[in-house]
Amino acid sequence: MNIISGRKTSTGRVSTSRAVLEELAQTYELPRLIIEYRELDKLKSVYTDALPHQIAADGRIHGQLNQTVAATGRLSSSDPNLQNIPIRTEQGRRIRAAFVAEKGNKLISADYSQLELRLLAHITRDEVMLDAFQKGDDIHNRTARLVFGAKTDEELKDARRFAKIVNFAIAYAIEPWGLSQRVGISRQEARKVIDDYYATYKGVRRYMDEIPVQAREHGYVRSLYGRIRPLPGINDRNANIRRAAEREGINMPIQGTASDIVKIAMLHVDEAFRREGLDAKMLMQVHDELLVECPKNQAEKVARTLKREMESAVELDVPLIAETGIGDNWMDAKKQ
DNA sequence: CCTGACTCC
DNA sequence: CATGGGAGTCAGG
Repeated sequence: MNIISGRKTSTGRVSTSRAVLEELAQTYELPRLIIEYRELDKLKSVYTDALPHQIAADGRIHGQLNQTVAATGRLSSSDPNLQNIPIRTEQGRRIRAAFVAEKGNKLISADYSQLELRLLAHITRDEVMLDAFQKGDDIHNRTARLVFGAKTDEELKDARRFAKIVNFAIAYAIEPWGLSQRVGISRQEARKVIDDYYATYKGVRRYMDEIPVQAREHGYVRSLYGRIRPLPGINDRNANIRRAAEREGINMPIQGTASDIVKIAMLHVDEAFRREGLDAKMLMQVHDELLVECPKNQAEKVARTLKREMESAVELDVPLIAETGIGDNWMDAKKQ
């Protein structure tokens, strides 16, 4: 029996990636233990060991937010990176809970609900997706019904998880191989899922076809508010480089417009805090989330201001929704 | 200094 | 031949 997966890294070595170990874990015990060890090792080295050394004399961590790093217009965060604080696992969440408000203060987290999928609907003008968001429907349930034919509540519950992955993946031009890897189905099944998806969301398919054409013509793509991303590889003689540039071109208007909107919202939020005499400070931006600190007695009002300014930052063919939470630490501020 | 792995959106 | 996009940090070589 072949114990070692045949998959190789770019340097020709045997891969021990999470995906490979997951597959081996179905047959052997050791790979599962290695996965668990790596998870804890990562949390310890990157966060538990390193972050305390970054605390300044005022008891706070003052990282950098970089404006000219990401090609799409997103901010990036470094020294330390505060945009990748754990949240997915229980032990990870304990690290996030270590970010606390000053005594007498609260943390308010506000994040856009499905910002990029809403922008996919707006930018592609896909009628079915626009209709879902305009009616306030759950987009993943709609995909579960229309693409996977889920009817009963039971079917819907199962199909929604799958639909959610598919909504995000196909929106950025994943290929059958990638989808099959991601959700553990065959390439043939993945191909059918993608075909069915495009048959439902015809506007999305049209966008996927049109973007590469205009990218080849101009050599760049733009976000809704004019941010330009050059795509030097779009006419390369190497097809792999060309296809990579096409996917970057498909993704940029979505991700780039999201980053435009969050930046506009940040300006409006700052102005509103001033106007309303609120003693609130923006601490962090995490792509679709703003983290704010303010005195306890202003927290409810700050949360309402955040929500209002984020939702009205721009006017689109779909509503923008922001959800807020208040807590003594970053974890609790997000949970509510 | 690069690679692979892992964290986040 | 490679196979959704965007980042930063770490250990190990």
